Formats: sequence, structure tokens, C-alpha cells
Amino acid sequence: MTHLDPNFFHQQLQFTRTFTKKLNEQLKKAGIFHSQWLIVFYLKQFETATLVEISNYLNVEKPTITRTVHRLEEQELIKKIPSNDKRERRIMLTEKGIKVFEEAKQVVDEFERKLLEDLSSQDLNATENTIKHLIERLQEG
Amino acid sequence: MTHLDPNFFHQQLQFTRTFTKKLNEQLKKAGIFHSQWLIVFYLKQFETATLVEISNYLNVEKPTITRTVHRLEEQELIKKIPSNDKRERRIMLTEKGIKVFEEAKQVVDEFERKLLEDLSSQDLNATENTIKHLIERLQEG
DNA sequence: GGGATATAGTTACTTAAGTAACTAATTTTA
DNA sequence: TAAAATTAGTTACTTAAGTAACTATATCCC
Repeated sequence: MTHLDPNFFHQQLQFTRTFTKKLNEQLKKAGIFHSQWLIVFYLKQFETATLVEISNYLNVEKPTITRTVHRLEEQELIKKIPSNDKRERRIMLTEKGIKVFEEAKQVVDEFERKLLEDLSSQDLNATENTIKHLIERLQEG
Repeated sequence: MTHLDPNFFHQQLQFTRTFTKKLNEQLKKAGIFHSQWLIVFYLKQFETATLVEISNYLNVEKPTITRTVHRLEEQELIKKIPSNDKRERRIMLTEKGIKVFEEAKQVVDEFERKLLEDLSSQDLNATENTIKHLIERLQEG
């Protein structure tokens, strides 16, 4: 029962703050922000989506998704597609959106590759398990 | 060379988002937010501090600290103390601030204890090492 | 001593995410 | 089938963090 560094959680927060900061610097090349990347990435995988689908997948509240999608629309990276359910707003990537995805993917892949370069897969797996466990714990309570 | 789940970083971000969200719910009992807690915690440890000291310790930009300290001042949890250097704003906890620290500490300790309850210390240590390594990597580049 | 440089903090503006309360459309159910 | 409940999305407001540009003070050093 070793004693845990009291900074354990503080470090987690610091990491994610710095991570998004540095990744946003890189993503300027592709003309989008990290928050937009997450949605563009989702749309490339699943072709179309509603805001609620994105919200559930990313585990981010709906108003946040509304805003980010709105900015993607202004940049003409996504477009609306017809839907039977008049409440929902079903969207997909435009051609410009797909191009931006390709550019951003290279940036993100390279950024993440460099970060993980010389970490052992044991440590990475342990970390992944720990974080998964912590997320589950948070969602229970 | 196992392939890493592409959601590795996404999970990190999701964890910290949910963590601060849930902790903020708990901290309502003490009447402060997580961002304020970090500063109150620092002041309890080090007695006095300037905004730059706090900024460096928490690795958060100065304008963010200015704002959070301003709110702590409004709630009368901190007070200004004299300094020879007229540029700096040296602060310390008020008595009310110390009381809030005590309340918040119980909330935070219990919250973190429950989260870590049944995680092995191996996994925790591996996670801590990984995060430390990742932070260093981010700060190099 | 005085100009150049560095440091502490603030202001204005932006991105990101959250809550609460709402509208409009759809589905359930009595 | 009509009222009740649920679902999708938006609006308004708040917390949190960032950048750029600024003021005021202190330090360096020629």
C-alpha cells in the first residue's frame, strides 16, 4: 500500500491542458481546433451523425456540440443532410471537410506518435486500464 | 509492440473533464470550485504567495490566476499582505479561507479516496510515470 | 545615474465546456 | 386519439483556460 503522490490528479489535469494547447498549435496548419477535430474524426468514421450522437460519443454536453458544429458549418467543413425526424440535424463532411480531415490526421498522428515514442507498452496498457477504471468510477457515483 | 487504442488520449481528456465536473459538484458543499481549491491548497501549504508563484506551480497562465484570485478575494477567503516589491501582489488565506480549506480538504480527500479505492499500486505507479513522461515530452517540443 | 531589459500583473478577446431553462417535434400511453 | 412524456437542439449565462498587448515597477549594466 504505497502512498500516492498527492499530485496524481493534478498531473492528469496539467497533462490534458498542455496536450490540447500544444495540439491546437499544430492543428493551426489544418485550420481547425482540437474540439473540431474530434467531430471531424467522428464524421469521417461514421459518415453522418446527429448532434446527440456526437454528444454521446464524445461525452460532451449538447450545447458544446451545437457551438462547435456551428463553427464547422461556418467554415463549410460540414453540411446538413435531410432527415425524417424534423427535430434532428443530421450532418456530414463536405469535400472541403474531408480535405481538412486528411491534413489534420497527419498532424494529429505525428503529434501523438512523437509523444508515445519511447513509452513501454506495459506502462501504456496499465495507464489505459487505470483511466478506464477511473472513468467508470466517476460515472457510477 | 501492441497497437494502442486510438482513444488513449481521448480517454484522458474525458477523464479530466468528468473529474472536475464531479469534483465541482462535491465542492459546492465548501462553496468553492476546483480551480479555487488548487490555489487555496497552495496557500495553506506555503502560507503566502504571489500570482506568479501560483502560476508557475499550477502551470496555468497568469490571466487565469488573476481571475481566480479575484473571485477568492470577493469571497474574502484571501487577503493582500504588504510587500517591498510594488509590482507583486502577495496574498494569504484569511481565517474564513482556512475554514473553507478544512471543509474542502475533507470533500476532496474523500472524493479521491473513493476513486482510487481498488486500483493496484502497480497500475497507479505506472500511470503516474506515464503521465509524468508525457508532460515532459510536451514541454520539450 | 539613466536607458535598456526583465518581471508582475491586468485587460480585452477567444476557445472549451458546463448548467438551466426553453422550443419544437416525436413517441407513449391512458 | 388526445394528453403526457420524451427527445433533439438552442439560448443565455457561467467557469476555466489561453493569447496578445499593455502598464507599472524593478533590475541590469554601460
